[in-house]
Amino acid sequence: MSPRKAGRRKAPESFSVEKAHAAQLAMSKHVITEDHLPNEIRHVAGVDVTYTKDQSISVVVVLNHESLSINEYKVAYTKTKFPYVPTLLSFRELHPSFASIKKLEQHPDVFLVDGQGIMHQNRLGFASHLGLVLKAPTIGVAKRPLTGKVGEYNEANWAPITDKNDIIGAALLTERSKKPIYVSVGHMISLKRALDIVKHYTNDHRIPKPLRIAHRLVTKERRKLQKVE
DNA sequence: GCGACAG
DNA sequence: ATCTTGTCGC
Repeated sequence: MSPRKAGRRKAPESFSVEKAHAAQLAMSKHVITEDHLPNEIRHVAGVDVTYTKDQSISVVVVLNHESLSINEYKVAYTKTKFPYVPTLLSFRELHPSFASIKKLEQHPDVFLVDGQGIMHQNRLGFASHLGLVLKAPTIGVAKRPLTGKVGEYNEANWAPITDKNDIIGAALLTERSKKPIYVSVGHMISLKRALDIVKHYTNDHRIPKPLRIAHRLVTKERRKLQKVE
């Protein structure tokens, strides 16, 4: 079976959705859902990707955890090699993201990623897949749910999301927004810690600051590119 | 079997 | 996600 048409690129002929799903399930066994990061966080990154006709543009921005100011950011342009297929987002966004991240001069303590972590049918959303590749802590932050059942909201304004008796993430209600954001463990972090970090960057907004900045920069880069095309 | 489905 | 103007709300 071939992936449904999406985006400009076609998946390679040799590609199979079934094999990709099996690979996700195998890789998910290596995901660590406990804290393997410093107690004192200094730098947090945000990663985002945007697309033109046939190019992917990725931005990674690193914020100072204390001051919330931008420490450094990098941009990478790569050729788009894979279409968007629901449940297979990482196959599209991993390479462009990796390209920008490897340009960083510092190693952030944790990466906020635009998409799901283990809140995924095969427990391997983009954030988890990226974490495994980087061997670094990652957190999935999605604007819409992908799978799981939303439970009751608690005092801290988040509701657990479960699937087959597993807590796979949380719907987090922020200050002035009716719509929750969907937070899940990417890699090398606990859900509790992931929520604390996301909340730290969510003051007054729905989307945490590292991702807002990354999205703003990536859009700016795309506009620049499209002007000369 | 059918539909829904992160970005 | 992207293509797009005005417009409603804080």
